[in-house]
Amino acid sequence: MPEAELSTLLAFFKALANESRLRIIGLIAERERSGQELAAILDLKEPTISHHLASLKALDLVSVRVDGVTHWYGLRPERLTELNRALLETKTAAALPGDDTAWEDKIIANFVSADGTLSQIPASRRKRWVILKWLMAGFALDERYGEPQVNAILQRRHPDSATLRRELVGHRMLSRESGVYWRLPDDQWKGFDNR
Amino acid sequence: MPEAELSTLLAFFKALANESRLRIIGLIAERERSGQELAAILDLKEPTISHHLASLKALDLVSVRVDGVTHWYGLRPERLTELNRALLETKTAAALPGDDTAWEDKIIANFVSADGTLSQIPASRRKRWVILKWLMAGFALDERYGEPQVNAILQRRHPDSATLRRELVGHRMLSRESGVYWRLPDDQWKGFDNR
DNA sequence: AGAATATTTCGATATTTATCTAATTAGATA
DNA sequence: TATCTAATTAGATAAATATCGAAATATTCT
Repeated sequence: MPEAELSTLLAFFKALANESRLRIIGLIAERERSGQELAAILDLKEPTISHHLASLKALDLVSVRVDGVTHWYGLRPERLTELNRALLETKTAAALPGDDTAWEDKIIANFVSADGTLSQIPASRRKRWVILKWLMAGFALDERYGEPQVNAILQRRHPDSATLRRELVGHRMLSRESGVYWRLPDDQWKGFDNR
Repeated sequence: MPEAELSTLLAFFKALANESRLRIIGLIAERERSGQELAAILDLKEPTISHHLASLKALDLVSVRVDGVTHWYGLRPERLTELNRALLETKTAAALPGDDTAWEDKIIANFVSADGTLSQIPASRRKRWVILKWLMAGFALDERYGEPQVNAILQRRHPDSATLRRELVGHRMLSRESGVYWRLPDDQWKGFDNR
């Protein structure tokens, strides 16, 4: 859901999420009504009606026709049509691309201290997966590493390099053959289903 | 707007009138999400997410798939379709018939005391019109009244029968010819535009 | 000009509700 | 069985808002 539309939708829903305002809409949809009339029918005081009408007017949901000292309020049904359209769009194309990284950033922020070391290795599978992905930044593509090199790189982040190394291999981020390690292509694990 | 649908619509709007819930909907519309994930992305604690999901679940807006200890929440877009439909109906056929009398009853209750007399004659045109209509209940159709009779009937309601009598004639509810009064047909004034 | 009427604005209050922490439940794993 | 993780429930607090009375504004009527 595009950011711009979220606040618009939210404003609409907030305006409609009130019984008094919903009833007002029903009444002025039927025909024009005065504030007095609405107050009497809904059993509310005039200032309250005025307050509600102000919210609805802010969204252009009502029209006002002034006749002498009386204001006649009517519904702008076309505004509801627009709301319908926006709602439909939300439903069909509700994609909010790119926001996934926010979650991962959050995890990383939670587990990585200010000095760049891991405060702990996440126990939860999904969180651990995020951290392992983050650790892979220390390894270049098309580079060969000996086990001592791998341990050195990982120890910059956490003393238990052996566990991390095993995890990376287990998640098919690093590969190993006869004592030599190398980074596997991103597409094997970057977008991997973390469930 | 039919009474039954009002509460349903209201419940929907209330559920959607919150930024966190709206964002949750956007996220689970994209793909299934766990509570942990939602909490991290939205920067909210898990109980808060749980609270919001409960509101959405109450309206059948979300599906839950349990996998081990993790719950995966998804959107039921068909529920939004139904909301769309309801909204559309509200817009097109927003008629709420019969509720007008509520307003008039209110006016009458305000001006008529427990003993059936008028506490005062409304100064506002529209309210006065309501009271005059109410006064006409004292006059039969196809009956002729002399001025003393008219005054007697009106004095049951208010001492100033002369004013009331003149008003009734002025509003074409009563007619008068050479000292004789009679009730005019309802359709001349019952639904008369009271503006 | 002065009185009456409908509406709006202002300030106060009470209700609703979003959010949190702490505690509980339930499944998975060791 | 004991521990861990994810989710929920319960209770408390803080923020948002629905409503009201009083006062201000604008317009009509006398």
